[in-house]
Formats: sequence, C-alpha cells, structure tokens
Amino acid sequence: MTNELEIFLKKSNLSQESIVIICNSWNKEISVKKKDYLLRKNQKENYLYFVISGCIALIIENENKNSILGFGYDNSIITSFISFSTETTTELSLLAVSESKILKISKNQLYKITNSYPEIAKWYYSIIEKTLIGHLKRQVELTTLSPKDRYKLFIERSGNLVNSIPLKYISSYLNMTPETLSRIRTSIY
Amino acid sequence: MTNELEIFLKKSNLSQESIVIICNSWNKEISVKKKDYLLRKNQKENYLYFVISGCIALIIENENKNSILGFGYDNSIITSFISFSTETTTELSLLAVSESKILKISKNQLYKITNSYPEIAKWYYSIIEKTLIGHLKRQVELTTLSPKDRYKLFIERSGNLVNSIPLKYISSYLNMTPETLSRIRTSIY
DNA sequence: CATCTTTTTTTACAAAACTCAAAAGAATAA
DNA sequence: TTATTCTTTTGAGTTTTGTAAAAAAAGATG
Repeated sequence: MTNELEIFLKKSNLSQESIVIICNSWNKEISVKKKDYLLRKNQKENYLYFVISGCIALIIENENKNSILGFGYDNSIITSFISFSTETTTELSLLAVSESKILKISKNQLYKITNSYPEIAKWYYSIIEKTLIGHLKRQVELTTLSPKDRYKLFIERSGNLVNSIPLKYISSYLNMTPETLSRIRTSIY
Repeated sequence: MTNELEIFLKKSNLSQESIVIICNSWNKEISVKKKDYLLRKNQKENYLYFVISGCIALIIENENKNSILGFGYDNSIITSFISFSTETTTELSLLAVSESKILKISKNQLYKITNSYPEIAKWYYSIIEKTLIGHLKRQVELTTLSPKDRYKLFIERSGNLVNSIPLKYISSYLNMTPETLSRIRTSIY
C-alpha cells in the first residue's frame, strides 16, 4: 500500500475498509523516464494511473502539431478517458514530461471492486465528475483569457511545473507556440 | 410520460421498470422562448434538462466576450454540471438560442431515484461520462483544427443548426468571431 | 403594412500570433 | 570533459484573426 495514494483517498469520504480495498488493487509502483509513453496513439487504454510524483501529459500528437490537453502530477489521477471507457483505440497519448513515479490499476481490477462495493463505484464516478469539471474549467479559461492571462493563471496554480518540465509543453497546454510563451515571459518582468 | 424521453432512455440498456421510474420523475414539459434563460450566471443550478426540440446553449457571458461551450438539442441532456454537482453558483448560463421544448428534473428528484435504484445511478453516471467524452473531443477539435475545418466538421455533424439559430452562436461555439465565420462561409462556396 | 430591431455581411485597418531561421543556452550522453 | 541533442530566445516578415463601423438583409412588433 502506498502512502501517497492512501492520503489522496482519505480526502474523499470513503470508509477505511474501502480505502484498503482500493489501495490493494493497484499494481506496484512504476518509475517512468522522461519521454517514456504510458500510452501511445492507436492503442487501447486499459489502465487508470495515479501519479505519485513527476508529470504525465495527456497529449494529441499530429504530424504538424502537438497539443497537451492536461497534466497529471502530484497525487492526481489521469488516463485517456475516452479510450478507457469506450474501449476504442486512443487518439491521445500519455507522455512522461519529467521523470515520474506512478501506480496503475487495470480496468478489470477497477471494475471488480466497483461492482462489489457501491461506495467504491461512487468514488470512481466522483473522479469522472471531477475530471469533467476540470476540463470544463479549462475550456472556459482557454476561450475567455488572453495568452498572457492564461500563463499568469497557470503559474499561480501550477508554478512548480514551470521549473520542472520543458516550457514547450506548457505553451502547448496553454494553446500557444513556444515563441509566444517565451515573449510573454520576458514581457512580464 | 414523454415520448421523446422514453425513446432516448431506451437507447441505454435500462430495464423497462427503470425507464418508467425515470420518466415519471421529470416535471411537465416547458416551452422556452428564444433568448429565455434556463439559468443565469451566479445562480445555483438545481435542474438537469432534457431538450426535446429547439436549442439550448451553455454559455459564459463576460463584459467583452461570450463563449458557448456546448449546445443541447434534439433529445439530449444539458445542465451546468459544475454548479449542479458542486452546489456552487454557476459562472455559466443556459440560454435558449431558438424556441425550445424541454423537460427538467430537480437534483432532489434525481438523487431520490439514483439512491433507490442502482441501475438508475449507473445510468446517471454514464451521462456524466458521455458529457466528459464530448467535451474532451471538442477540446481536441478546438486545438487541432483550423477555423475553417472546425466549421466544416460542424456542418457535417449539426448542419441543421446552421439554419435554425443565429450564426453568431455558432461562431462563438467554434471559437471565432462572426466576421471570421462569415469570411469562411463565403470562401467555401 | 411600415417601422423598429436584430442579425448578417462587408470593408478597411490594426494587432496579435504564427512561421521560419538562426543563435544562444541547457541538459544529456559518450 | 567534450560532443550532441534539446530547449529557449530573438528577430524579421507574413498571415490570420480581431476591431470598428456601416450597409444590407432578415425578423419582430405594433
């Protein structure tokens, strides 16, 4: 059982019994190196990941453009939800943008416990709901804020990432070119 | 019980019993006029809506800019999920962009049946999951496609809307100005 | 029906962001 | 360490999109 995961689970209102069951259903801790993929385009996603440390990007990689849709870091959960829930192959990839430590749980293992324990099913759906809310908020920010304001908000919330991952990933997440981000950074100070 | 809702529910794998229970939990059909609000900024969202006909926009209205995050139309479900699930006041509004017929179900009514019937709880969570997937897909499209391609894809999928709601709403949904959309429309033909 | 309002389109102009290319700086590997 | 690769910055020029204002078209109202 991993400490970080347990702390994370304790923030939900789960019984201690459920916490133990969930914790025991995850695979052993994995270390992933920078630029390793947890998932590549056209594969099927069979796992849900818990990021203990480091940073995993949910990214769409096309010939001419890569776009990061989200990051998983610091005790958060990430997967390619579309593929994970619909059993289709993924358009998105999961890429470690810094050295990371993660846990993973397979769809089967997860379904086993959500089917057996209603409380755990509820917990899982609350994760989907939180993920939806996060993406909606991001969408609001992308459409209403200027590039400069998007960057400012980003450093307010995730300032630590600025120093631990290449800026090109942040610019991609903020939907601008690395050049534009570089210019914003020099213009601010 | 409304025919459209029943047809919609039959597409999920719900038992007939659950379908009847869900149908009976909704309020009477409401007609909303173009430009009526189902929900305004800073209110709390207490309802989930089923759009029978017409078109409801999920919109963020700011001083200088309005942005549409999604449409509900033709037998689909819509609400301001952030407010609905977190009990916070909404930043988003729900605006009828054409004359619409809708049903609504209150949070209380919904929770009553999801708590009593696990199958209905599952159904509700599948709606959240589908909503998440829809928003993720939209996000991919907004970040990877050019304005022209976004418009082309939109008319492929929702061509009927082009003729039934003002173009300014479509341009907002596609994250471009009405002028840009107008230029695209003349350049295509 | 005539009028008023809203929506759509068009224009000219301005500004923002992107592309391309190159150099400087960091990080990584041999 | 040095070499190599990757990242960030900078500059110039181009393209795209946005702004503003006005005209045209469509729709609503009395």
